[in-house]
Amino acid sequence: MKITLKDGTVKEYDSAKTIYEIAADISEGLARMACAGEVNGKVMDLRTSINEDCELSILTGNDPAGLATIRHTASHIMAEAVRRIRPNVKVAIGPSIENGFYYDFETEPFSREDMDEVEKEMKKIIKEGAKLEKFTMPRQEAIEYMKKREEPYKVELIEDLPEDAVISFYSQGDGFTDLCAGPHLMNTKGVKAFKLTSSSGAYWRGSEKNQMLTRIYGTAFNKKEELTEYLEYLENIKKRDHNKLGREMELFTTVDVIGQGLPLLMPKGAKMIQTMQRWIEDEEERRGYVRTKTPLMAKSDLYKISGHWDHYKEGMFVLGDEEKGEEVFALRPMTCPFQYYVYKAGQHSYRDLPLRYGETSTLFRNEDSGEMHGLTRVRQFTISEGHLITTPEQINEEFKGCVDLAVYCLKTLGLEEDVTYQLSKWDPKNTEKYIGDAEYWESSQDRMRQILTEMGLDFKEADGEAAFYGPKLDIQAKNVYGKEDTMITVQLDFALAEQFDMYYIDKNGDKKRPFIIHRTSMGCYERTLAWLIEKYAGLFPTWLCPEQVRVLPISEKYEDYGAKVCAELKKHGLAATIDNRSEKIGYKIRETRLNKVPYMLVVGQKEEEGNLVSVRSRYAGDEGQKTLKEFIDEISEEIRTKEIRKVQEEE
RNA sequence: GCUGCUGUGGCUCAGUCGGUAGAGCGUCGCAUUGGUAGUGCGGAGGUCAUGGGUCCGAUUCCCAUCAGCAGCUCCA
Repeated sequence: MKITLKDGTVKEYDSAKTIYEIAADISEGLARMACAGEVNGKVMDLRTSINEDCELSILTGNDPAGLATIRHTASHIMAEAVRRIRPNVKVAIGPSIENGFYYDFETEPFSREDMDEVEKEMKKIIKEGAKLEKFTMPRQEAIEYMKKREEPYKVELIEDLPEDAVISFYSQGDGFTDLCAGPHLMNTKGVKAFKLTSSSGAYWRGSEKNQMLTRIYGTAFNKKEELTEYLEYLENIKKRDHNKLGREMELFTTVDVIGQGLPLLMPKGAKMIQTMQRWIEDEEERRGYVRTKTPLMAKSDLYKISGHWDHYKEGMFVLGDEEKGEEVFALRPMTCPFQYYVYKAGQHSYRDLPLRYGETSTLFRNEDSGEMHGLTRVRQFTISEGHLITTPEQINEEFKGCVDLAVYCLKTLGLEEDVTYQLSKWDPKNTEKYIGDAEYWESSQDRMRQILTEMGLDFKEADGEAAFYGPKLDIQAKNVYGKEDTMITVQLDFALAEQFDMYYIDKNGDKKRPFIIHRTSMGCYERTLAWLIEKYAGLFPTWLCPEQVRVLPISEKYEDYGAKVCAELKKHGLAATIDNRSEKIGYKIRETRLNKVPYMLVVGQKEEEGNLVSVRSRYAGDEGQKTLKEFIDEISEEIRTKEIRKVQEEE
C-alpha cells in the first residue's frame, strides 16, 4: 500500500503497519513526539493498523488534536494517581477539554493540598513510564468486566452503547484500566508538562437530578514553557476581569444588604451607560424606530396570555399571594407583551407596517442564587429592547435590518471581531418547554437559517437554546475566562401574535396576523459594559470614557487658568475635571494615568501666557503645546466619529 | 439550586495556638508652589460580614444566615 505524507512524500509497505510504526520508520524523533495520526482527515490512535492507501499526517503536541491526546492521557494518569491515594474511589468520565482536561470521581472533595499530593503521584506515574495498551471486548463482556471492578459509572456508560458495540479499553501498566475510545499516547512518559488547576463538584452526566461527583480540572502542554506561559496568561487576564477592574475603577459596586445580582452603578459607570443609551436611542430613531415607555410590572393575567406563567414562572419575581385573595403582579422579565398592547391600542393598516418599537427597558429575572456574576448575570438589568411588527412579506428584510443594526453597534464599540453567531433552536426532545408543534419549529428555524445563509453569516446551530416562542439568532461573546454569553439577540416569532390576537388590515380589507421580530440592538447595558471593560482593560475609546480630559495645573498659581480651560472643555460637552491638589506634576500625571483618563492638559506659566495647553495622551504620550481650540477640535472630532485609537502606553 | 473555597478600615493583605487588632496604598490636615509616572510630616478611620451557641472571656472554636469566588446545573 502507499502512504502519502503531508509533505507529499510517499511511503510504500507490503504489510499492514500501525501509525506508530510508520512514524518510527520516518524518524525516531517523530516517533517520540507522535501523539496521534490523521488518516484521510480523521484523527486516529497511534495503534491503528493501516492496510490500504491513504493520506497520513503524524500529529504531535503542536497540533490541536495531538495536544488533546496528551491531555486525555494526562486525565488517565490523574485517575490512576487518585486511585493510588484513595483506593475506594469510583471513576466516572475524564475527557480533554478546550484548555486542558478533567476527571470526575465519586469521592470526598479535594483540597489544594490533596491536589498537590495527586500531582506528586502523577509525576511518579509519568516517571515510571508505563506503556498504554489498547484492547477490546464485546459489550456484554465489558459490562461484566466493569461490574467485577465495581465501577458502576462505567457499567452505566457501556450499557448506553449499542448491543453490538465493540468496547475499547486502555490500560497503563497494572495500575489503571479505563473504558475509553482514545486516542492515547503510547507511554505515560509523553506527558511532560501538566498542572492541576482546580476542583469542584459536577453532576453525573450533567443533570442536576443525578448525584454530584467531585471533579478535578487540570491542564497539560507539549512543553514546560508553554505551560508556564499559559499559567502566566491566566494570571494576567485576571487583571482585566470586569468584576475586579470594574469595581476598582469605581464603575459599579455591590452591597450585601441590597442583594445578589443587584449591582449599583456608580457615577462613572452610570455615565458610560448614559453615553451608550443616548447613542443607541438616537441611532434607532434614525432607523425608523418609535419609542415606548411601558410599566415594569403587570398582573399575572398578562403573563398567562403570553405563556410566561406556564413557561417562565420560576424566573419571575411575583408580588401578591393568590391564596390570600390578593391581586397578583409580577415584575416583567421581558418587554414583549407590553409593546404588543401598544400595538393593539389602535387598528393598523398594512400601510403602517413595519412598525418598529424600541424601549430602553429594565427587566427583572429571578436567577438562581449561584448564577449571579458581576455585571454579566444579574437580577435587574436594562436592555435596548425592541419589537418589530411586520407583514409576512417584510419579515426577511426587517430581520436583516435588525442584524445590520446589531453589527453596526458591535463595530462602533470595536467588538465585531470577538463574536460568533448562533442559530438557537428548540429541543425536539423537550417539547414542554416550548409553545407550538414540531412543524411550527421546523418551519420557523428553516426560515431563519435561510435568512442567515442569504446574509452570508458564518453561524453554528445549537439545540435547546431557543426562546419558548421561537428560534433566535444569538450573537455570542466570551469573557476573559472563555465563558460564553449572549450579547445580542434577534428572534423570529410566529406564535405570540396569535396568543395576543394581534392583526392588521390588508389591502383587501381582511384581518391578517402580523409576524413579530424580537431584538436587541446593542444588548444589555450592564453586560456590554462588562464586555467593554474586559476588551479594553478599562482603557475605553475616548467617547465612552466617563472622564475624558483632566486639567493639571503645575501649581496653585495657575488654578484660575486651569479652571478657565476646564470650563471651556465642559462648554464643548467634554467630560473634564481639574486636579487642584498641591501635588507635584509628576504625581498628578501618574494618578491620571492610573485612573485611565485618556487626555491630560498640563497648564503652567508658559501655557497661561500663550493661551495654550500642554497635551499628554495615552495614545501619543507627550503631544506638546497646542492652543485650547486646536485641542478641543481634535478631541471633539475623535468623539464625534467614535474613533477607536490605538493605545501606545499600557498601564 | 448543588459542591468546594472565602469574608479583618475605601483597596491589597498581615495577625490573634481564645484575652476586643496592624502595615502599605487611598483619604483628611499642615508644610511645600513645583514642568511630565510616587515631596515631607501628622491625623482620622475597623462592634474583625450578620445572628446565635460554647466559654470567665470569641475577630479567633461550632452552627445558621448573608455576600464574594471557582465549577456544575440553569440562562425567555
